[in-house]
Amino acid sequence: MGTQAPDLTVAVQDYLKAIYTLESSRERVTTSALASRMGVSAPSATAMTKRLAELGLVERAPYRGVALTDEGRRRALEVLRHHRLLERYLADRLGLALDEVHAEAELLEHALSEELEAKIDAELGYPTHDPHGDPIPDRELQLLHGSEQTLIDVEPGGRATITRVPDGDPELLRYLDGLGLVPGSDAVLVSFAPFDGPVTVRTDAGEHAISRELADRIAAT
Amino acid sequence: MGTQAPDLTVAVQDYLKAIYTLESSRERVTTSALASRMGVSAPSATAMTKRLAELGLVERAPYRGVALTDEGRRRALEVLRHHRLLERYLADRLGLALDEVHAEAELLEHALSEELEAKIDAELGYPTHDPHGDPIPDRELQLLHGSEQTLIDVEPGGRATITRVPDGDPELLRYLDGLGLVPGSDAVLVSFAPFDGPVTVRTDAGEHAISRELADRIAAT
DNA sequence: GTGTTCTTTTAGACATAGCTAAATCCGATT
DNA sequence: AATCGGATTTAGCTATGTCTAAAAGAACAC
Repeated sequence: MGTQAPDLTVAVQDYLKAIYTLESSRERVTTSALASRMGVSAPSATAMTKRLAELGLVERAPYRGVALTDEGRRRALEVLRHHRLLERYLADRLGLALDEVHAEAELLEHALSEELEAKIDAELGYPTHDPHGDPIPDRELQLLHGSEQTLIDVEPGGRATITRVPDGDPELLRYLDGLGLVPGSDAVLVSFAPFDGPVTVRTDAGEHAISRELADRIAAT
Repeated sequence: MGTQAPDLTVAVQDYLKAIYTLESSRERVTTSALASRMGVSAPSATAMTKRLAELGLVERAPYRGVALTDEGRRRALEVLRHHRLLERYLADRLGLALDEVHAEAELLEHALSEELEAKIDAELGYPTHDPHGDPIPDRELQLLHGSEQTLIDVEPGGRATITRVPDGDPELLRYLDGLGLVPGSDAVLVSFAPFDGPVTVRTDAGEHAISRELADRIAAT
């Protein structure tokens, strides 16, 4: 058997998660991007990337940013699995609102044992997506991610079902909830205003215009 | 309004809980007792008691140990409430066994927000006791503790219902579970062996002898 | 009352993770 | 190719919480 993987500190786990999500959005993971995402100073981020590199969790080139190693990606997915499973649980079993689950899961994710995680997973019936529509890595940390289209890919007049909204910004989530733009709800794409103008959608909550940038952050089928 | 109470670190909260339980068992809270309970060296405990005294959470007399202040007791009860509510939740809603809930709750208790605590409390119907039979402080941190009798207070031949067993030792809890000695179950006190010998009890699981010391740690009505 | 033993505290160190100020590097502009 | 500005790193410091080794205090035995 291989060497037992040591427990990672909470900070290390948080950085891994941040690097993973930055990589997912195809951004270069620079010191400043990481520092800004983590809400720390640039020197703090530099110091941490060195630690991560020593731990074999990232490849690091000075002045060039970092990239997750396979091991780093695995550990990041473990954290992500904890986070998203907890979000699902908090929404389904304790009735937390879409804008509340992220912060609570953030607090709890580092305190979740593997045993309890398994119990929760089973209790929920092995869910595949969190309440925002993000995929939950399965027990083997496999993540099903097909190519997604967003609201701006829907042709005018077309109908779509919302599959994913941005997580993490409670205010935005409350706004989207008011507009009827939540995972599972249907929306008709009424029109695109010219000159990169806003996108008008109709939902159960009526007709509303949102910016193209926001529309592109909302996935739909 | 008074000054906002600052958040306490996890370590501070753990020490407060340890001091509270030591005080509850009417032991003097000496440096060595605290160090042993926390699993740290004596100098570490000394250092922490100084910090607690600075924070106004304990009264400290060098070489004399510590005693909780009112504020310290309040904060300790907050932690205890988190812990015991979580134990109740884990047992009732996720089916964790009596010997498993303590360790899991220990992990989660510091990551529980007040909002989530309130939701869990309501979901459970405002429970008054944790699965081991220990009382859960209510929202005002009031704790109902009447004078308790234990198995050694039951007269020979008498019947009693178990109300509380020791928490925290999984092995002991599995043993007691095998003997049918869990909160809620009935027991008949068969006999006390002479010369401070063992106590024999009969439960659904049959007739078993346990030491007087253990019998005295099991509360019953 | 004195001494020995046990407990407690002091002293000094380490690891983690953050900060500011200053130095240095990279890349874009000229 | 030189320079300038922004990004990055180095240097040095702080706080928390742990440790071991050594000193100091308390308490008990005689």
